Amino acid sequence: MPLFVEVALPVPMRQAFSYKVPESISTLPKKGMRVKVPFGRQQLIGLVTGISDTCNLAPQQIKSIIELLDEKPLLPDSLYKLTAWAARYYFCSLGQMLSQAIPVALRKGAEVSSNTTTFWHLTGAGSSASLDTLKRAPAQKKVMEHLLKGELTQDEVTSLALSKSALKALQERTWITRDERVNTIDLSWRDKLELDEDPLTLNPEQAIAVATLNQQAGYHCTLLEGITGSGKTEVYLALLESVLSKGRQALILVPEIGLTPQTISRFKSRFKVQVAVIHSGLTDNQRLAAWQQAKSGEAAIIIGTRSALFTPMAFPGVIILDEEHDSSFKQQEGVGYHARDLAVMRGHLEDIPVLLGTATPSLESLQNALNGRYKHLELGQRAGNAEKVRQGIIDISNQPLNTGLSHALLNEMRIHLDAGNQVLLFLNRRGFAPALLCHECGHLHECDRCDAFFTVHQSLGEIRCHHCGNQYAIPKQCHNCGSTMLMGQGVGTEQLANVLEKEFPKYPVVRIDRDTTSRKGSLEAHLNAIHKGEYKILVGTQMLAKGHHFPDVTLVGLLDVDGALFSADFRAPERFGQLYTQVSGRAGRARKPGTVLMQTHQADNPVLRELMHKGYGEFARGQLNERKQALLPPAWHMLLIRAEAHQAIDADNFLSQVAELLPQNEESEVIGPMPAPMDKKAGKYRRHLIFQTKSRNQLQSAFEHALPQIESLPLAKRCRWSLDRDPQDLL
DNA sequence: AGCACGCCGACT
DNA sequence: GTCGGCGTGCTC
Repeated sequence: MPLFVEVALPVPMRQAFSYKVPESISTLPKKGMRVKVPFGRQQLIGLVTGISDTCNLAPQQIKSIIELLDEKPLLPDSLYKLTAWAARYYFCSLGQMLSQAIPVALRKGAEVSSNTTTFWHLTGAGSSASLDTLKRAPAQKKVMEHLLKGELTQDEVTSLALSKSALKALQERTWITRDERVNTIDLSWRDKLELDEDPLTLNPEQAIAVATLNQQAGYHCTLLEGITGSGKTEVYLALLESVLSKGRQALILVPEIGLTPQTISRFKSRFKVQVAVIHSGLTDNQRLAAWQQAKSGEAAIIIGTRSALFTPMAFPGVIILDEEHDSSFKQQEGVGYHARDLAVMRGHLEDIPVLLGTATPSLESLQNALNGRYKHLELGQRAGNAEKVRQGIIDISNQPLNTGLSHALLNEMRIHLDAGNQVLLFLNRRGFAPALLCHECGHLHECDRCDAFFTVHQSLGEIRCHHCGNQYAIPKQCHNCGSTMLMGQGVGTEQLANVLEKEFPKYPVVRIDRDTTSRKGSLEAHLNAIHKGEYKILVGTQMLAKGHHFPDVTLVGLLDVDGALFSADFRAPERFGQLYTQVSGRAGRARKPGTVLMQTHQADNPVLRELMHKGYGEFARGQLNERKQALLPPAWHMLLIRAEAHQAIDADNFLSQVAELLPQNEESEVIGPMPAPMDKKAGKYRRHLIFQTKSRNQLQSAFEHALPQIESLPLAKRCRWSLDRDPQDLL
């Protein structure tokens, strides 16, 4: 009887491919095993997703599997289910999703650990041999010297850069030999958990949080909302202690920027267990090794960034996601999955608790906490007695500005700099689509069809509403006061840094943004220089705020508050609130209280006042209400369809045809097509279409229905297009 | 996504 | 005369 398998391949086509299983393959293929298959003119490694004894393709179209690479399925069933769910949710192929979930080394066909290690050691002849005979063979001598001290593993041999030919020569002399030993997996931590340091005493709030968490069994998701300095990590550690002592593993996910040696050592130094750290600096093989330690259960704690979400665990116990609001948990390229959302789904599938921690919850998680889907724990006490920061608003309406800097801010900077402190200035990301704002009276130009702000498209010479697509030419005068001083263009970090160097020639300026830190390690180098006081003025984007503490910074200036609060990006106010809260929680230290100043044209803006006086919690609840009013996520569900073409008209027409295929009614709306806020890039025109529905299921079923038709549109081939479910930003 | 085929511009 | 640009089409 012929046997066929369905294979998911790492190609962006949303289909599985069928292959014959030849007689020569004796093992029965199973779901989740890797196979090497011919695909066009290439050979690819894919995963078996199904087995059947029939196939409805014409026989001559079906090729045979070349090789079966595994004896057992690669992933536990729960992760297999997770990727299948995610592929459906994010409208990508199973193969694409699976290739996110599997270490690169395995995707390239590496052996799943033979579970053996190669050791090199001396033979009897070798240990009694005289090294004098190796005078003319220094490489061999070096090998012998190392091995005289004791045996070495293959990994050690490689890292010592010992010569392969020398090893071979010595092997032929029968002075050395190697053998393979089956790794004994050390799972002793499961029987008896040992601590390396004593836990800190928990304050009452922490103790209550830990007790609540420890009562949970099975799946449960908790939002731990703890202000900066309230000791979330100590709660994580206490939870880890109870999970590990039950012989269960913990997966800890942190933002990209948060995986610092300090964070890791915090978790490493508490328990006498193996910790697998999965970070971007690992080679493919090191990453695979960490993956296997987690899979075998040898590593009790697994810490990593977004992609570590898919690390298998032999004894899953808990998933902790720190700084859950951080946008680096959402993948921006390729399949745009959100590690936070998938972590919750994984917790569900593995029936283990999930803990989301942050000082500034995302509106998504806040909504889930408020409506009872998640348990909500709050830590409001500061562990130490840090001084409260001074906060202030600088009204810049009708004030002379030098590259976005007001006199008031410049004066304040001078005071702090002359006192020997550092000053930190924040700007929004470059290319941010700004609102049209009158510099004289602070009037914001709002769409006459809805209440959203117009966004300025300098290159198109128009203002546009990203809510309804309404558009006009950029007005010459303010609609409120008639002033011609309309602001539409933000200031870049580079420009600002240049001006500051002229303004404060005595104080060195450093700029931290995507451009200056793109090289690996350059962010760390810059941060070190800042800590040593080599720079006095720090100019940067959001990036600078994440998880870094600058004790000598006593003044933080937020320059473009309006650009953040009144942006086409519906998440911009939320992000601003998070940024503001992070910097206010960190500026200065006990002896040097910090000051946070915001420049705005809208000094009386209630949202800003609320954030300042009542804090992030209230602000976020207010934002959540606004999102509900505006039918935006997380209240409604959003799918962004991006299209890019050489001719703008192609992208527009394509998206118009897509719009036709989507339902439009009270519970499902289509916005666009319209130019992307950054509408022209590298000679290509970028257009957006937004599909929104009241419920998750509506979006799923409507788009699943439309997708095959979209794919068969002739224009679909003429432009590059991609789907982004739950988009993080609309840029 | 790759990788080939295929049809037009500046080069040994 | 070719080398090579990237547009279009296909992959069980």
